[in-house]
Amino acid sequence: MPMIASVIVNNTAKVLDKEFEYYVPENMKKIIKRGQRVVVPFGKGNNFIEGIIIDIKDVINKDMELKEIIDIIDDVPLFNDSMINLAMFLKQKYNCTLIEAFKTIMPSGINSKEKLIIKFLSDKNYVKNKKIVEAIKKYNTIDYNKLCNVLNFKIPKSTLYDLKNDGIIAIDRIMDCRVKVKKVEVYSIADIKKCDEFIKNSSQKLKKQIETLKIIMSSETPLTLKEISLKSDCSSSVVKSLEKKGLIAKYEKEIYRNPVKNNYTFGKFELTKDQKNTIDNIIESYKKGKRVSLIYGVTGCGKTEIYLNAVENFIKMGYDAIVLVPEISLTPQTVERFKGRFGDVVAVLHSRLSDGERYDEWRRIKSGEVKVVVGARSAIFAPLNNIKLIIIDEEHEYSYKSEMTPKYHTREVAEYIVNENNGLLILGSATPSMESYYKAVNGEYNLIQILKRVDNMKLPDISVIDMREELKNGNKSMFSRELYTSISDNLKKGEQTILFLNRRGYSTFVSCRSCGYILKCKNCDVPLTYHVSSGKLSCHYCGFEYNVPKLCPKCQSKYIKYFGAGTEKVEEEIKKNFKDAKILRMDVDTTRIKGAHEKIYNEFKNNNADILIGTQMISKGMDFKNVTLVGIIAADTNLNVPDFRAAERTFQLVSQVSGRAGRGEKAGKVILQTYEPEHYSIVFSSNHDYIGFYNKEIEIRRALNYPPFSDILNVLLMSEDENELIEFTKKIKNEVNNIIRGRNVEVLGPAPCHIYKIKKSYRWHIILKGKVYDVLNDLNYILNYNTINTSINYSLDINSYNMI
DNA sequence: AGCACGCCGACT
DNA sequence: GTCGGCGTGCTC
Repeated sequence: MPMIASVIVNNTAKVLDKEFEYYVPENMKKIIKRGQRVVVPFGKGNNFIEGIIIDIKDVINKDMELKEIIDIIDDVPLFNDSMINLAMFLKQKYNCTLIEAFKTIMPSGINSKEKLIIKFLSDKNYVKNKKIVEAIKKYNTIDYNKLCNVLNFKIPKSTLYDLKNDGIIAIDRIMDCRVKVKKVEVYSIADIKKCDEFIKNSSQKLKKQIETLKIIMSSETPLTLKEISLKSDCSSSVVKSLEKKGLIAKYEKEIYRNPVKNNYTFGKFELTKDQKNTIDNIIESYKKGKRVSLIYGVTGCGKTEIYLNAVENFIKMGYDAIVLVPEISLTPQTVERFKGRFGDVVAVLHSRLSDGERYDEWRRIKSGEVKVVVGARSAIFAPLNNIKLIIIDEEHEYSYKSEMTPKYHTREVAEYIVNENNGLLILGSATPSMESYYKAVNGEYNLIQILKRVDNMKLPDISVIDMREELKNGNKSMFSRELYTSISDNLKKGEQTILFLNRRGYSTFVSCRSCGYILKCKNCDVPLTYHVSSGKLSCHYCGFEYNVPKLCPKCQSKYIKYFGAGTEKVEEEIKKNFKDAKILRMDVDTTRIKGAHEKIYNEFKNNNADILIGTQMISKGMDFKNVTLVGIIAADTNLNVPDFRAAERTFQLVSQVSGRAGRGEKAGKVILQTYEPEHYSIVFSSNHDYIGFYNKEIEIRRALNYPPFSDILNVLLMSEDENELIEFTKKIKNEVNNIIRGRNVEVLGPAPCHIYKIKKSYRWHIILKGKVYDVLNDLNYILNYNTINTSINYSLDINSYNMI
C-alpha cells in the first residue's frame, strides 16, 4: 500500500504555508516518523528543499501524481508531538506561517539548503555558453552559487542541465548546513589479546609504546590524541605506530560544545519566613489548580532563592523546569547560582552562544540529560521532555516580547505550555506589568506580595528635583545643585555613585544655530547623535555613520552645535567637575567587544572606580554593595513618546534604577531629575508606591480602552515608495472598515508613524483596538491579497511594545 | 520566494 | 525568424 507523508516545506512564503504530500519510498517506510525533517524535490525545477513531516498515512489510491521523498535528515525526529502542537499554537496565535513557527522553536543554523556542485568533464568541441564552460573548466569543481558570483550573473538552471545532458559537466546536489555535529578523533583499544601479547613480548626498545598503550588500556573512555600525549608525555608518532600495528583504533566521537567553562558551586541558604511562606503559598494554590502565581516582591526580597527552591522541589519529583531572565541579566552571576546549585543538569541558552553551542545545548536538553534550562526569551522553547515548572523573572521586561515574526510574548507561550502540561508558571517582579497585576487582582493569577527586603533594609529615599527650578535659579548645567553636592560628598566618603541616563552618545541632536536645521539620517527620519569616541555622527536606527559637516548643509553657516545630552556628555561633564574621580561608562558603545560588560562590572564591583555612568544596561540585575547614591539625570526621556505604555515604562525604569542604591549595609539615596515632577509616574515611583501607580494607571487604561481591557493590533505598512504607500493606506482603510463592521473593534488611522522613515522605508500604521483576534484572519487575508505586486510590506503586531 | 512559461516588441 | 523583457501562475 502506498505510504504518503504530509510535509511543511522550508520556505516562508505565505502561499506555501500548507501541507505538501509526497510518496514515501519503500526503503524509508519503516524508519519514517512524524516530526522528522526530510529532503524533498520542490517546484518545477525539482530543487531540493528541506521539509518537516507532520503527518503520515496509508492511502490506497491518489488521483494526483506525487513526488517521492529524497532523504531523511533526522534519525530521531527533531520535533515531538507537543512541539508540533506548540508550532501550531504559534501560527494560530501570532499569525505566522507554520514553517516560521517551527524555525522559532528549533535552534538556528541547522536548516540545510541545496548546494549544486558542478564538476567539469570535457568540453569536446563545444561552442555554446563559452564563458560558463571556460569558468567551470578553470575551477574544475565549483559550487553553483560561487560560479554565478564569479561570472556576475545568474546562470539559468535550464542552461546548467543542458550542459549536463551534453556531457560537459556533472552536477552533484548536496544539502548543506552551517552547523554541524562536532566530532573529535579518539583512540581506543582495537584488540585486547594482541595488546597483551605486545606488552609481554616487546623489547625495551619499544618502552614508550608499551607505556602509552597501558595508559590507553587503563582509560575507561576513549582518549583524544592530545589527552594521550599529555598523559604519557609522548609525541603523536608513538600513537600512530600503535595504530599501524592494529593495537589501537581511531574513530570519530560526537561531542557537545560547552558554553560554560567554569565549575561553580553555590550553596543553599536558609529560607527566610517570607520566602518559605511564598513557596508554601505557591505550591498550595498550584495543588488547587491555579496555573499561574505572580510574586510581587520589592527589590532585594530574595526572589532568586525562592526560584531555586521551587526548581529544587520540582526536579526532586522528576520534573523539568525552565527559568527565564531578561537577556541583560543573564550574566555569569545568574548562571553561577543555578549551575552551582544543580550542576550539570543545567543548560544555558542565550543570544551570545554560537550556533554550534546552542545546537549542542539543545541536543543535550532533548536527550534528557538536562533538567533545568536557564535562559533568555527563546529558552521558553527548550525541548525538555517533562516541563512542569516555568519561572519568568522580571516578568514586566519588554525583552520578553519578540520583535521578529512570530511576535510572541514569552508569558503567553509559557501559559500555553503550563496549561498543556498541567504545570506551574511563576512570574516575579518588583514592578509587575499592568496586564499581570490586573489578572492577579481579579483572581485569575495567584498573587503573593513580599513587601520586606531580606535584610529588612529600607528602600532608598528618592528626592525629586524640578529641573525648571534649577534653570530659574541660573543653573544651566545638567546636574542639579543637590546632585552635584551629593556626588562630591560621596567621593569624599569613598562611596560609589551610579549615574543613569537612557541615551547613549554625546548629543541627542545636532543643529544649526543660524537656521535651525537639524541633521538627520538620509535613510531614517531620525536626528543624528554625535559620538566623541568615533568623532562621527551616528544614526541609532540604521547604524550609518557620517562625518561632522563643517558648514550647515542648508544655510552654509558655521554655527553647528550639539544639543541634548547622552552618556558621553555626562562622562565629560563629570571629568570636568570632579578631576580626581575614577569613572566607568557602560552602554552599547563601551560593551561592543566580548567580555567588556563583565570587565566593567567587575572593575566597579571591586571598587576600582567611583562613578559608573550608564544606560538601561545598568538598571537591572547589578548588585553593588558600596553604591549609596544613584543619580537619574533625566527621568522623563520616555514619558512623552506616543505610546500607551510610556507612563508604565517610566515608572518601571525609575523603580529599577533606584533599586541599585543602598544594597549593602549603608543606606542609599536617589536623586531624580525631571521637568515634570508632578507627573504621576514620577510621583508614585519616588514614593516606592507600586500599588498607587497601578490604581491610577489602570483607571486610565480602562477609560481609554487600552490593554489589559483590550488588545491592540498595530498594522505597520512600509514601502520605499512614499506615494504608493500613502495611496495604499487610503485604500486599505476602506477594506479594514468593511472587516470590522458589526464587531467590537475600533480603528485609528491610518497615520504616519512617529518615526516616519527607517532604513529608507516609509512607515504608516493603522491601529485596531478591541477584540482584534476576531478580525486577524480576515485582516491578514486582505493585506496579503492587496500587497501582491506592490512595493508594500506589512507587519502585524498584537500588544506591541514598539508603537512608534 | 523562486522558477518556468508565454506573450509582445526589437533586432540580426 | 529569435532574443530577451517582465507579467502570470504554480509549487504535492
